[in-house]
Amino acid sequence: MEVMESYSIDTLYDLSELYKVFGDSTRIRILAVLRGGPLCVYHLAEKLEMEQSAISHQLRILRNAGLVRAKRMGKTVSYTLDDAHVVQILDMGLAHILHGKGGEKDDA
Amino acid sequence: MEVMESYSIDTLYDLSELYKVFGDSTRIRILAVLRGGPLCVYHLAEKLEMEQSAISHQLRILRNAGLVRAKRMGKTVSYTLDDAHVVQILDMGLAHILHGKGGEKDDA
DNA sequence: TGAACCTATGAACAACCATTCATATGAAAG
DNA sequence: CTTTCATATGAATGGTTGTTCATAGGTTCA
Repeated sequence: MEVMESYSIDTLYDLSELYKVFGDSTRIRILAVLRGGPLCVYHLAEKLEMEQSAISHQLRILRNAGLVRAKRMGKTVSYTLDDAHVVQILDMGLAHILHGKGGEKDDA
Repeated sequence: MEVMESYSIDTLYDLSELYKVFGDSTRIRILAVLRGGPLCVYHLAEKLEMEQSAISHQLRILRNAGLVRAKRMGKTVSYTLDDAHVVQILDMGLAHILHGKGGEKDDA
């Protein structure tokens, strides 16, 4: 602390860890799909056209980050967005991308 | 599209790229410091106790993402947060971390 | 012009990560 | 119990990325 204005260095580390989870297109696509309602692993893999194993691995990361929740439904496991924050974070980023800003490539 | 509810796969890719930029503790700390006002590279490196080169490399990434803006001030280069969205995104993530949620480690 | 200072950049290296493949765990049906 | 379907997990691997080191670019002052 002392380094940051109002937040501890640990908090900022946690923050970067959170965004790291959002920083993968597969995971973002999973979240986007789940935004439309709960879905099981099989259907997620189907929609994203990826292997079930890859989806499962990413779902575990999303679970550990507290962004999605798993629930057994017989043979299948249904996944849901964990809370409203997830949607808010997604929308905030989308606002940044879709609206106004978009062409400030300083590029090396 | 067809895969996503309301957003194209390209948009979601861009979204993950945006969050990837936030997904590094050094960059998050830079943004947090800049939130307190403009600062030059030298002072950033000083505050974060990191080498100037490392900071410069990260600043370039932040610049290319449109999150910060550079401005020459004589010998030094002053950096500023580019727009309000950056602060909003930071706060949204902080809300997720600091408030309610915090202990949902499913862990392997 | 030359020295001193500040910043940017390229190359190299180590650490991290997403995917694949193979396989294990768990549930349901026969 | 055995088979089949659905999901999870471990190991291996190719690709990505953050940091360091060395150095180039640019600015000010003498």
